Amino acid sequence: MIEISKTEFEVMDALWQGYPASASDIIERLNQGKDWHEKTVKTLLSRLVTKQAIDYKKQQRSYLYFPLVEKNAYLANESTSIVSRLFAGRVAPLVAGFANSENLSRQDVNELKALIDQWEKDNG
Amino acid sequence: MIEISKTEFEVMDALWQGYPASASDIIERLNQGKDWHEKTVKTLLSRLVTKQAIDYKKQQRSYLYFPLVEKNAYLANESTSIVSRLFAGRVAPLVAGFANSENLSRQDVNELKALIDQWEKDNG
DNA sequence: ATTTAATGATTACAAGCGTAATCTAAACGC
DNA sequence: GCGTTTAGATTACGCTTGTAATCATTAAAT
Repeated sequence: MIEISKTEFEVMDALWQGYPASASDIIERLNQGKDWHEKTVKTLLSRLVTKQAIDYKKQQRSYLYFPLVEKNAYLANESTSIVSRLFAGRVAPLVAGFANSENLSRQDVNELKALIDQWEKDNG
Repeated sequence: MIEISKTEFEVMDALWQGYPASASDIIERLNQGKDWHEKTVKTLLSRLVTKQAIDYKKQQRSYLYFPLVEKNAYLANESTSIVSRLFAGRVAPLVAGFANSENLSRQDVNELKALIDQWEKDNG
């Protein structure tokens, strides 16, 4: 899997919000939350192109970027690799830590129950 | 929170297995699974000391290292910050991704059910 | 006592990262 | 047509990381 750094991920996330998108679109979206210099964002876009995480089509003078990796696929991969590094591949201990740190919301619990039900329906 | 790199984490993990421990203890533990040069491990130990993730007591010529951060505390922090970066702070979507990628085991599901029960007992 | 081996300290060095500034070429304004 | 703005390309630069090698010191072996 492609290695995407933290800041690169934020750029990806802005792009995933809607694409194809121009550099200025991305910059605008990012500046809703943070305050990165335009040049910084463009550097990150270039690096993502090099990494083949995104690509672009020329539209006259400027580029229209689009992701080569879907967000869900990326997140699934990342989660797996993190949980495997930190928790020997098992997700329950991670959730347990969340529960202990009061980081589990009612909504989380409801969703967890729902997906457990589904899992049990699918698997024995 | 202290920033610990991937390789540094593996050294921490070896140390968490039992401490205080000498450099050679750590090296030996690590070489059960991987094959790092002795010098590499010592560099990582030094860096962890600098970062104040671990400390040591001199024992004659060599050092006995011990962690300054407990494993559970570290994992809880890491999990929180990762889930916050990738999933807007909510853990259920991460577990959902696991379920979709067939990465959820029967054991995980059992543990999840247990901790949800507990959570519901504690919270309304 | 002198060589040798082991330990930690210091140094190395390229790749990746965060954060831009400068360069270059094309388009737009007048 | 010519200066000015703008887009992307190239360059910058210090810090971290992965992966050690070398240096200095002390302990052990002979």
